[in-house]
Amino acid sequence: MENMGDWEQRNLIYELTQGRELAKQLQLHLNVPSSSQETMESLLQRIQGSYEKALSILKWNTSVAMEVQTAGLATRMVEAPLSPRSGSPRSEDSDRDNKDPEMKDNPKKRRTLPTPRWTQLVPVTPGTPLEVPLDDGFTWRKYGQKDILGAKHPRGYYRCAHRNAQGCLATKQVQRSDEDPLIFEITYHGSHTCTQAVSPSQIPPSSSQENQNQDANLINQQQSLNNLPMNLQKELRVVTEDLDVIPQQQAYASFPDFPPTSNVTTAFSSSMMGKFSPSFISPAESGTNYFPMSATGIHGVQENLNVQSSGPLITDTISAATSTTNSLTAGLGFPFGNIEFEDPNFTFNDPRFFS
DNA sequence: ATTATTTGACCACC
DNA sequence: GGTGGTCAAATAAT
Repeated sequence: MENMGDWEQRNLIYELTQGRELAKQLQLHLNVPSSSQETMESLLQRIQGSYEKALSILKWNTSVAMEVQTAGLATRMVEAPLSPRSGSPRSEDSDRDNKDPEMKDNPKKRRTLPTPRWTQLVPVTPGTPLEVPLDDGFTWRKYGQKDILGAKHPRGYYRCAHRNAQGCLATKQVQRSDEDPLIFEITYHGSHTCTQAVSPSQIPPSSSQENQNQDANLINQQQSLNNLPMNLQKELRVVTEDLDVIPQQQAYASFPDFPPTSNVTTAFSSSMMGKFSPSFISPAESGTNYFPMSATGIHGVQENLNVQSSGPLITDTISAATSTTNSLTAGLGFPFGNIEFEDPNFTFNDPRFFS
């Protein structure tokens, strides 16, 4: 839509800049004998990811919709297909609340991007322990569940656990796929503005052992996440194929379908952050990404993604996240931090937005 | 006691 | 009136 908007442009610049910075890091590692192969490969992948994303942005701007150029499951644009609107932000709420009366009267003002919205299909991989839900690095709180017409499974509604404390308006909806019960469609609305949205790289060194582990998790997570959409597509099929074996209960004990819920529920989810998604998908639209993930690790993609450590680490991360661990940050490379708020991530509850 | 989840009710939109 | 999204009281978990 329209030409390269400010947001896209900044995103593009960010990606390119990041690619450059990562390349520098890689160079440094090359000079350090002790650097692990793994680390360098990760860097390399991130670099590639940045360029991929940059290209995606460019492609997006040249062709209207970003179509999936990658084989198989792709990252595909879906014209805001999901729930067109929402109900009611009667109170403070909500991400997409563009229904400010003023908005209606002045559709003009609305030319700005709607709340970022994108969907990920998150398969579950085998061997997932019962109460180890997926974690996307954010802490979520479930606030509702609804049976959806035509859907076999109910849809769960989650909001950022920091909504009250930090006014973070990010929400997500989780729904088990009809066709493949082992796939969850996770739709994110809005971007995190809470501290968890901070990119791992911005996290100050942590002191505790625990935190260090988490940092490691995050880094790995970030790395994998940054690359996932682009690099993973091919692998996904493999991953999904493996899925049919596992009892779903094991995958998501906390999912709506499974009453025996644990407090872990909120943490369940996919692995892609909202922040970063817009990098390859216009935030103005919604997109769908297919994402393999499992609580025990993304076995299916490990080798290819070079995120081996994600397995165990993610598990740790999850347990941490489950119990309201705030130290988890997973901004996953969201580009512009606060700057972003001006644009796509920006939610519509900021007065500045309408004036 | 505190915090998170469940679930029916409520609301806005179509 | 039907539907999807959210609220909030009740309940469960820790």
